[in-house]
Amino acid sequence: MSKELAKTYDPKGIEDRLYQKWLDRKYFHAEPNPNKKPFTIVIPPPNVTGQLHMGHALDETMQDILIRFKRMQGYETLWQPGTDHAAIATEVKVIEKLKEQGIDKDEIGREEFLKHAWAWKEEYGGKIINQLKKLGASADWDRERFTMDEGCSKAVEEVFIRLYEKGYIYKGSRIINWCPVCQTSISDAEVEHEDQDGFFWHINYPVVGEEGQFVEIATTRPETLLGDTAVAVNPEDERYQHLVGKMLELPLTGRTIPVIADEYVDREFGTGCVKITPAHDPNDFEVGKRHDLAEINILNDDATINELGGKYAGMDRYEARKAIVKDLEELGLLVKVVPHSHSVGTHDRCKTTVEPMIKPQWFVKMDELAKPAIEALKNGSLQFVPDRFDKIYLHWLENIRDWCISRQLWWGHRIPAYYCDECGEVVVAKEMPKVCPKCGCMHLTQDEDTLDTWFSSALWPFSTLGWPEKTPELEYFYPTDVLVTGYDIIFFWVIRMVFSALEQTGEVPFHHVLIHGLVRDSQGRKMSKSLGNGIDPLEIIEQYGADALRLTLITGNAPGNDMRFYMERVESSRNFANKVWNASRFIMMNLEKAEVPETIDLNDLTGADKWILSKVNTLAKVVTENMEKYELGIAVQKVYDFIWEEFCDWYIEMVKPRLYNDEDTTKAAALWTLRTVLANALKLLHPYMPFVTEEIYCTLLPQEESIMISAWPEYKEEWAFAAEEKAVETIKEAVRGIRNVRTGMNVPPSRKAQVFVVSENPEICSIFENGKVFFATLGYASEVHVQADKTGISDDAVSAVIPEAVVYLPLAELVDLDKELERLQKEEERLTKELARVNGMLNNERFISKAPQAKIDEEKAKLEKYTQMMEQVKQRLAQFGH
RNA sequence: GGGGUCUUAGCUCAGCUGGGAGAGCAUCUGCCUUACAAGCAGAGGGUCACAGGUUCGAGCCCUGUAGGCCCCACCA
Repeated sequence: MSKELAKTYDPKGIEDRLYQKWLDRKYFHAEPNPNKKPFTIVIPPPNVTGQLHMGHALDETMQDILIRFKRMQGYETLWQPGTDHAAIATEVKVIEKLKEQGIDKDEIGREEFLKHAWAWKEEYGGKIINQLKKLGASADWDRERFTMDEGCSKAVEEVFIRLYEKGYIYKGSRIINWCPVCQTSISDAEVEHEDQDGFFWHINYPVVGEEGQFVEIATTRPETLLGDTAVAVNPEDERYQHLVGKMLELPLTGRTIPVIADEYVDREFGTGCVKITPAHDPNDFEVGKRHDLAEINILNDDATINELGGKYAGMDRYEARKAIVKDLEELGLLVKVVPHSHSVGTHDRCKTTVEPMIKPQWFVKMDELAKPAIEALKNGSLQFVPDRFDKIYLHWLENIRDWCISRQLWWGHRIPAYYCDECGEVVVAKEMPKVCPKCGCMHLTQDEDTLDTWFSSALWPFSTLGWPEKTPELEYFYPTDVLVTGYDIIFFWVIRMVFSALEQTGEVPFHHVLIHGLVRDSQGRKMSKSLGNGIDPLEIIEQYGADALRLTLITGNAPGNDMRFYMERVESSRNFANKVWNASRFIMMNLEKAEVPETIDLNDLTGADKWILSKVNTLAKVVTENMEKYELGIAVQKVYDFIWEEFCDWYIEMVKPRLYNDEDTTKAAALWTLRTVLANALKLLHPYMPFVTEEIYCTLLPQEESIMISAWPEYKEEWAFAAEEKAVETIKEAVRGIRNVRTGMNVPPSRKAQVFVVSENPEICSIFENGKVFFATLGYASEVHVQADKTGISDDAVSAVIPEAVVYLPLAELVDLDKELERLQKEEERLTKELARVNGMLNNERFISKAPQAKIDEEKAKLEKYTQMMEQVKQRLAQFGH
């Protein structure tokens, strides 16, 4: 066991080695334990198709921090990991891969395709898990789950059947969002609305039997005219009341359609007349229901016009649009075309414009399920952090529409519904019935569709714990404590987990939802493949270490806020790791040379020791409080500041002379304090930077097994030393004062001088005396005299005044007075010349009017700077009597 | 159309329940002081978007204005 540590911290090798150690010792594993309190987080399961990106890195880091924190606090902590089958995303990838091999999905058929898909999952599904491990994620890998594994699939079936039997799941022909490229239905949440520039085509529909009479409608989708079954006007609209009930000639179709009155129509908008296409517009669908209109589907699944489209049949929807507009124009029915920007629904995955269509699909009836989910938030059993997301959650639930859960895909949970081939009876069951319960027919066929991928992830918090079985895990770890996820996924996932859990388990799935924002690039853009601006977290880890990446992602990031990622911050984090490393190295080098007691009488500590002990004590309290509030950024900032400023820049420097002096009776106290404070600081830092802290901790305290199972520091009353804290703050101020004086006089640190401290305060005096040597360490003092009056201090001394003391530095000792005077005079001369030059320029009208502004500003800045310097020089000259 | 959020040092951002204006990076000055130059010591730099209001006191609370970003929404 060597305490030799490298001069700079190199995470390479160390991280993998420590991670393996943790795995080997099963530190991540959790078991129901009646003697401990549980703390549970379920991971937002990454897609099996996934590649770790910065968003994951942030999400997993936050979870790991909370898990490590709670583990150290003594909780039985379960971080439940796993992956999501990601229905459509994976299916698309598998199709692509097969295509490369010249294999067509439809040719090989469902069964064969699924074999390929599973093979794909086996090959690539573990990739992202391994990437999480690189981050240091302390998840219980023994419990890794997959949304399509046996247990989760059982839970899915169970929930589907339960909801069906309760009447909450139904099959119906309703208008749904159809993606013509993916050829599947998608839910409302999967539709992204984007404003697109388009046109408003004003078209005349001739009134039947009234030559020359028209109704002018306006539409953004002229091709849907082929499916019109009415034109609607507002019942209050005087302009059109006489037309209600009359028939119109639907151009290009030979059909006639009625004019109806419906309140849906906004009189102010467009012409006040709306063509009604129940099969291809959600609003028109509703209008159609109210007026019992026919629903004419004019599109094929790939969004080409179907056989009902007459001469347009076979054309793509946009092609048909052109042709129809052209034909209308030729017929003289096209009144005008007005540019018009409107919102178009697109599929969030492939960006294709979705087409509303009427299709038989399965739905979850939402109104009853939404109620308890709303209540859970209102009564506080579910809380968002930050709470501004409450509104978003509530608004969505209060306006929720039924959830279309069937997908025309193969990769996913197949809907457990069976149809009788004879009578069409529907049976929902875990297994295909042998006979039709209605007609006794022996031939049944399972529904071809699979479930929305979010149906299974909605059950994730309890399906992974064994539900519907009453497992010990479910009993102990559920409900989970906190869910950590991005705001972009609240609708898809968080809400659906909440209502699913409340319905199935009667409890909220988690008590807190910690929301984080997006990780953006340095210019604030979303990181995306298409932009090519993504930064690979694995590359950062490779180059700077996982600790540096983790710290970068957490520092300065408030809950719910987006953040920008840039390399300078990673470097800064890496530097901090190195700082911790070197401070520890210094401490361990000194510990090696001396015997340090395990425990110590606190009375043996010096004021400085008590001060830093008190500081780290308070730090533990503050950090804990912030972590409990999920203010991880604030918490780590406090640790950072403490370690770098208080501990390294002040305490270690103060203590050096004691360490270097074997005669010093307080040396042991110093070493004990160094070790104790470092150990505590490392613990507080460990959740954020697990690797470097573990590596140091185990070298610092070889008898300890691991920092990650050590006890979290708690605030101790006996470590609180208010008086010493105050006194050391005074001393720090005095030292700063001395440094300022010296810097102002350009005295190199190597030049030492006597320091006289005059103070009436015995506390200050005693600490100065105790800690006097740290002046020497800093290279600022050769001797420190502490006294109560000014006697014996030469007249040319310069002073630094602080609240309870005055510090004097004899000028003669600091600088060679003659040389200093000479230097100041030369400086004065130079500044005088410069000032004259700059003033001359700035007073020159031609310069002012012709020079570029930047140049002028530059000169002005110089003027200011030189003026200030001149003032300082004059002040100093005054001290010399000039 | 509704809602949210942001506007704080040159850049990126903290600032949680109202009382000190802060960090990192960048800039300038001086230092290779035997833990660390990935460092040390100093310095400069902000009417906290704007206008009102509440308060003994506001970056923080209220109202309004301007600009940016995001989400939701069926205006054909």
